[in-house]
Amino acid sequence: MGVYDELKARGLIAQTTNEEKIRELLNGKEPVKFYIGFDPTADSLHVGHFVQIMVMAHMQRAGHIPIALFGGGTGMVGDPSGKSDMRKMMTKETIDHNVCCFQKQMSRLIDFSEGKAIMADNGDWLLNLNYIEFIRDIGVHFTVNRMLAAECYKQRMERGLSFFELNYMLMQSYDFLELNHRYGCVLELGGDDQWSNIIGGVELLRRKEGKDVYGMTFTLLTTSEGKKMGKTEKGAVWLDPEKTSPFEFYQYWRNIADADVVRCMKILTFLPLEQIAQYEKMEGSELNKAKEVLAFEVTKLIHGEAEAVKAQEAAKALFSAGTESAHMPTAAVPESLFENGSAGLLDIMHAAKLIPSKREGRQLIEQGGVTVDDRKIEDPQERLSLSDFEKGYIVIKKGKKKHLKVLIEK
RNA sequence: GGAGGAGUUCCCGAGUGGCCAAAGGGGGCAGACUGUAAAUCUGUUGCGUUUCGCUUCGAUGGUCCGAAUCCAUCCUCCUCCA
Repeated sequence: MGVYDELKARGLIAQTTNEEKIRELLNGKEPVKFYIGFDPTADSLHVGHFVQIMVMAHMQRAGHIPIALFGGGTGMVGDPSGKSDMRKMMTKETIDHNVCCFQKQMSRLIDFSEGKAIMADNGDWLLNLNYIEFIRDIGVHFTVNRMLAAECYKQRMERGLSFFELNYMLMQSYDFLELNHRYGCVLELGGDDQWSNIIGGVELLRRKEGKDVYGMTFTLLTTSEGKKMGKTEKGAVWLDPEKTSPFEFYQYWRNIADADVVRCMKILTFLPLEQIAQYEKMEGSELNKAKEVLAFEVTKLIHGEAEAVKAQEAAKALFSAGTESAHMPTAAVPESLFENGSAGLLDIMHAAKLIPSKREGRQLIEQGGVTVDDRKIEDPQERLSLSDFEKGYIVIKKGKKKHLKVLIEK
């Protein structure tokens, strides 16, 4: 199966500028240079970016050459597409730092060795543009009427779209032109929210140079209810293990809704489609198997097999065998918490960052949500003594899913 | 530049002198039910040494026994006109 058909079968493709032509191009033997842009809005990639990276990886495996374009220049402006408010402006230093983090994370899945892939930073050509030249060369090819009609600005038409941000589309279009000149890039990919910006580039190249280039977007990763995926109470699900631990990451996928499992498998793993077809037939509680596979595979891709195994074992131990604690998340509390050999449980939980405030902890206990070493706690005044730590640690459960091994730090 | 309007707890949004730590919804957390799912129901959702105390309603001052609510100044945002 050609890579185009593969992507299509996995349900990744949302829109294309010219389906026939793109299929021919991608399924063919000739390496195609294509690009995807990443704006450095945080110091780690998150699940939303993951889809793009998977596509890059699929394409690379098929012999094509990805250009990962980092938005050192566009990041200075911020993409207004689909946003209801303007983004905070970032400083040059932050952007540089973020770009650096992105590169590291991406290298896990994309082979950036010589000739296999290219990294570029649009700051190289955007930051020193001459305003007059730019609007004469590029600006003439855009009409404001068309731009304003774009779907992605709809929300902003109500709340206000600054001229500053309106320029984003020109900049991204210009990127395509520049990458075409520098590397012979002929295809731009992106999330479906990028459609307007992508067409901008395709049209620019056609108008300005009469070149035929193409654009394609992928489905955004949303839940069956249409909400953006990868959000939790703490914010995004990050790919950086410091920000989202491999265990939490694994659990995120393990707890996914029934309706989303198979789709995520197709999009976020390299499992062959034939194999995924088996899971598609599953129903009811049987789907838990599929969820385990999904969680394991995705964690493996991002954090490596060793971490995935650890996370999986931790999860299994936790939910089936009780308090087996070998792989459990751990926190240490200072010994100074203990006065005359005992300390309040709430203080311990607070120190271990299991609860944001003691007030909340008290409520939690009153509602029966806290367990220490399998003993349900009923009294918010509960105190633990050093002898409770005889085996070296205790296991505190907050609710059913959050388990924490607590040690004493001397 | 002119006229008007708005800023409330994580978000939306009610509250126009004491009964306001502040309605309602969303989201979060916990409990029940389950399959570590979804849906549903219940409780909870500023902080603390918790029948009480402390801090909060854009900012700073002021009036008052008492202010999210009144006054002054400032900051930010929006709408209409130019």
